[in-house]
Amino acid sequence: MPRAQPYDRDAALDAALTLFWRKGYYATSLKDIEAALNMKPGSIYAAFNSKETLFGLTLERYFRKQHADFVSTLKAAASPLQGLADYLRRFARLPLDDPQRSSCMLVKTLLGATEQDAKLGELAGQYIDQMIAEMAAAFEQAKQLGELPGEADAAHLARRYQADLTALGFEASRRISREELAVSAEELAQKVEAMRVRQT
Amino acid sequence: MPRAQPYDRDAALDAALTLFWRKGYYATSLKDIEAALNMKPGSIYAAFNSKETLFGLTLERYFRKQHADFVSTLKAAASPLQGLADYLRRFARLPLDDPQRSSCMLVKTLLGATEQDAKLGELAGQYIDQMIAEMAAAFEQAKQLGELPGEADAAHLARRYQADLTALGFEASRRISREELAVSAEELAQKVEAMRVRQT
DNA sequence: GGGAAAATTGAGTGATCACTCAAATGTGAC
DNA sequence: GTCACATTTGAGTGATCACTCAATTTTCCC
Repeated sequence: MPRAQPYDRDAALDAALTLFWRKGYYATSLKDIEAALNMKPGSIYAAFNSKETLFGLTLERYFRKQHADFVSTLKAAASPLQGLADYLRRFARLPLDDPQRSSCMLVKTLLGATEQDAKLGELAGQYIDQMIAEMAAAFEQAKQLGELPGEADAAHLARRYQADLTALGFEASRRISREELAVSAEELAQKVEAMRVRQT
Repeated sequence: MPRAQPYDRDAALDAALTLFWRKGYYATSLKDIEAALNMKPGSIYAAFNSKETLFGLTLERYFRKQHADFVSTLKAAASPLQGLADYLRRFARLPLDDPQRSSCMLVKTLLGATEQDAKLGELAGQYIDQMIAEMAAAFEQAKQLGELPGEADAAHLARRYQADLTALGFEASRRISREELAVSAEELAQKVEAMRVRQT
């Protein structure tokens, strides 16, 4: 009776991503995964090596999406600083039931990781560092375009920007209204825009 | 052979607090708890009703400590705004191996809670709301003392302050140096102080 | 000191955990 | 058409999960 239809790896990973994002690594059981991917244990272990490997793949997937999203927002903006501000404002426009409102998966993973099973936490940390590096590159570019003063510390600004983003994501995960979230996002966005050197 | 010595409830709860704070609810097993509290399962269930109840008690304990800490910092300060700024700066002075550096337990619990087992998340959320209410009271007091302009929105300022604190705690949980953390804390503290209305 | 109450003990409960593998079946080369 | 291979299947693995309880020992009142 076996061999129903070959699984769709992309769809499976998307389903696993949604599941892990919602429930986290530890609270997600193989039963949950079987149901979400519509796969039996054997298939799951043939396709991915273990629960941990599968989680790692979904984490990478999540990172790629976030990263691509950030990069494209920056590219679409008139300037680096404008792009950084726009990216913050986008948060406020997310619908209340959007999965993004359940806080950044990287942050959840980092905070949820224990020291004896440190691999996942370290992985999440590395991805966050890559995001920070991308943000630092944007601030650096702003410097070279004369948007920021030459003495600005791009690395520090990037760390603070990422921290603000984390805090905003945390606010979003609470039960606050869209208006309140929009106000917070607007404040942070204006803080970024206020860094701009008045030119001529 | 039973009846070694009666357990010390305060010491047991402190040990449980440290354990749950580090590992989180799901990743902590009863075996871990038995070892940390030096109690056998029967005693644990006689003293506390369940793992969940025990976690609830430790969460309350954590909240009480944080709350008392916040209130005493405010009382020791020359003014409400000064106290709020001081509380932020204290973060930077924490040693690298302090348990406080492993991020706020309330935040970790809230982010780690799943929707089907929502009780713990809601509890953490309520405690966070109480902290925010305490912060709002401080901003309100600052208004009435003329430290803040009359049109200031204490509730909003409190939410933003709490978000900043969360972001700072997240930065602290990463591998950043004490100096970097101090710079971030100083920035946030000065942001609070900058709200002060210049009087005469 | 004697006896009832209180409290700890730790082996053991069924359930669930992540995971395995022999069997069954679809797939593609020839 | 046939056969070798790749892949799915799902019952079943031992381990560990949160939790229970009869037995045992200490405490404390008299």
